[in-house]
Amino acid sequence: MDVSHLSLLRELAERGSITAVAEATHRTPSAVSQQLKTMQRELGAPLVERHGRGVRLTSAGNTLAAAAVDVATALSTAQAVWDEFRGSNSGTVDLVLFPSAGQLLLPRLLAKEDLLSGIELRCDDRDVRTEAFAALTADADIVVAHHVFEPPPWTGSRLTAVPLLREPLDIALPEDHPLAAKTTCSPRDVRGERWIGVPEGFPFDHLVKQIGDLAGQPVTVVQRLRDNRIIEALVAAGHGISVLPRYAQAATPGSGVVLRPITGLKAGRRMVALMRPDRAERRAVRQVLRGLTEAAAEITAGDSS
Amino acid sequence: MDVSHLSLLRELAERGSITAVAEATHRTPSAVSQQLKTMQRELGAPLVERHGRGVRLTSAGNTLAAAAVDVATALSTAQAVWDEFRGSNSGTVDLVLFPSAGQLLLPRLLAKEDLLSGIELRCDDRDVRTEAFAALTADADIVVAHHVFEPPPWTGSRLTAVPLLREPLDIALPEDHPLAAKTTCSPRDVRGERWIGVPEGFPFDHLVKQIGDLAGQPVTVVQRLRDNRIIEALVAAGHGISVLPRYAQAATPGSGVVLRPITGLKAGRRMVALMRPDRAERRAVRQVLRGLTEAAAEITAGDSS
DNA sequence: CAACTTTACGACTTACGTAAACATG
DNA sequence: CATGTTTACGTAAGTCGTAAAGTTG
Repeated sequence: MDVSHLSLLRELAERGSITAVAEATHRTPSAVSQQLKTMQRELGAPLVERHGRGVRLTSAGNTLAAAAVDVATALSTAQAVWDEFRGSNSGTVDLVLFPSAGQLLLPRLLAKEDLLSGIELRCDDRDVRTEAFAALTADADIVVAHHVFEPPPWTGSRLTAVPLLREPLDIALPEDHPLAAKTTCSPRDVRGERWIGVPEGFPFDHLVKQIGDLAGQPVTVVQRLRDNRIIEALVAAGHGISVLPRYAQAATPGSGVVLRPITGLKAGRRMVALMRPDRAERRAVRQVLRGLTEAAAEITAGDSS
Repeated sequence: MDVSHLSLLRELAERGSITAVAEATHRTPSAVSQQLKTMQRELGAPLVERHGRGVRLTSAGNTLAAAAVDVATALSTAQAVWDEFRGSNSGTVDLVLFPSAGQLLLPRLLAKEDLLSGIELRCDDRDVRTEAFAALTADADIVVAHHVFEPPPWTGSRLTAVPLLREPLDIALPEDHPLAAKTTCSPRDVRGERWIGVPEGFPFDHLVKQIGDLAGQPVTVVQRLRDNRIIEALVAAGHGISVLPRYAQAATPGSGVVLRPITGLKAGRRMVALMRPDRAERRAVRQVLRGLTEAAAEITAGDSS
């Protein structure tokens, strides 16, 4: 039972093709194919089978791939024990965040220089549908994801998930909007409004629909955009109202947009750090993760809505 | 972090010398020494240091060696998952028992041919001091050990210990001894008797001392022997009385020896299967272990003293 | 000097890349 | 025919054993 073979099988299970595994491991498809072959010869049973133009794992292969995760995790723990012993951080950490998490968390994270000393932190921002976050863990060490509804789609996917914070979602209005005079907004208040939404499947999308359901009338979404800055500009210009996260929005005063808490439903999103279990064991990853949780705590400190 | 290096370090931690590791892994000391060197070069810190004629682990080495156990265990689990999937047993199982455990358990174990099919079971019997059982796990897959007092000396040694059975220890008397007329024996009853004991440190030794303590008079041990058959013969011939395990002795009727339960103290020994945690994961090992627990259950069935 | 470890060096094994052939929608 | 996988073959790296040289009680 060879470890490099096991990790190969695991990568294949997660990435689905030999070519993808080869790219991820900086090798040629030829090398991967050969190793798979010797592995099957040693084990005495087929692990992959051809399927269309590519391959897929047999049930035997999937079974072994699951066990391979535990081996990789134990190995990562050993490395972490070693790094802990030496007090040194090993290598780089790839961190992926969705944009407003980056806006909120990154400045505070990067300020913790003592935590990050010796770590090369490579950040990337990605705005994807909720169910697409899990796949990002294949290449990134930490993926900061968010979800509005329970359970999040990565439950049961054998990923390590560390909760960071819950952020209230408010109704965003132009500051001259009649409703801006009120302190809160109910779904009924916003009946008939034109909405600036997000693409289907993005976290806030279903929440806007739910507001329509509670008001007894489907919402009218006139635009669908990802970037909150654009949404904010459209709302300020009176093209519609929207749902925006409270903390991220509070960071941009003078925008011409005001936020009003939604009554009648629990509107909030949760930010979570997602990791492959073996990567979660790395000392450097744990350091960055700790920085993220501390940053999150700083944001929620003094807010309790 | 290379797995073969980790397992090497672990072996060194458990066996104490490069030569011993080389023998256990069927290599030359040269090869082991070279691998240790490259390992330290890769990790960037010394793991072993010279100590007298041999070597010993640094604290860094010991730390890593502990983590290596978990890696080995995860790997064994993966192998077990695979064997389970294929329904086949992989390779051989080395089983070491102390003599009366062999006498009691082995016939019943070997009768379970369905459990053992495909497994090459190599048995060995060893009669050692209680604290020496743990060391036998370095070479055997399963070590059936026994102990009279709590806690057993292998607690805290990171070994997997599976309890098998508790066997009462009785006073062994010649059948024509005056005390044989009674149904039980108290420590006071046997005051002044001559004893056939076991070598110092062997499981029953301390128990005999304790009987003397309770009677208020040190016991006189006239002979110290390991083999219960010899002790039995000496007791039958009137050279003294002794302590013998009930189930093992019940298997040899017509010996001229009778057993009487001891009153006034809990006299019993516990048989335990000891294993390195990684070996305990192997499917074949688990099969044999299951056979042992079943055999033990058969022995205690219908006895409740 | 005996027990143990380390170094130098050559033989063997093995994983990889290149390049070409092989499948398949 | 584009995408993805496999095979043939030469190369480079690494592990091991032999033999000899260090170390230490």
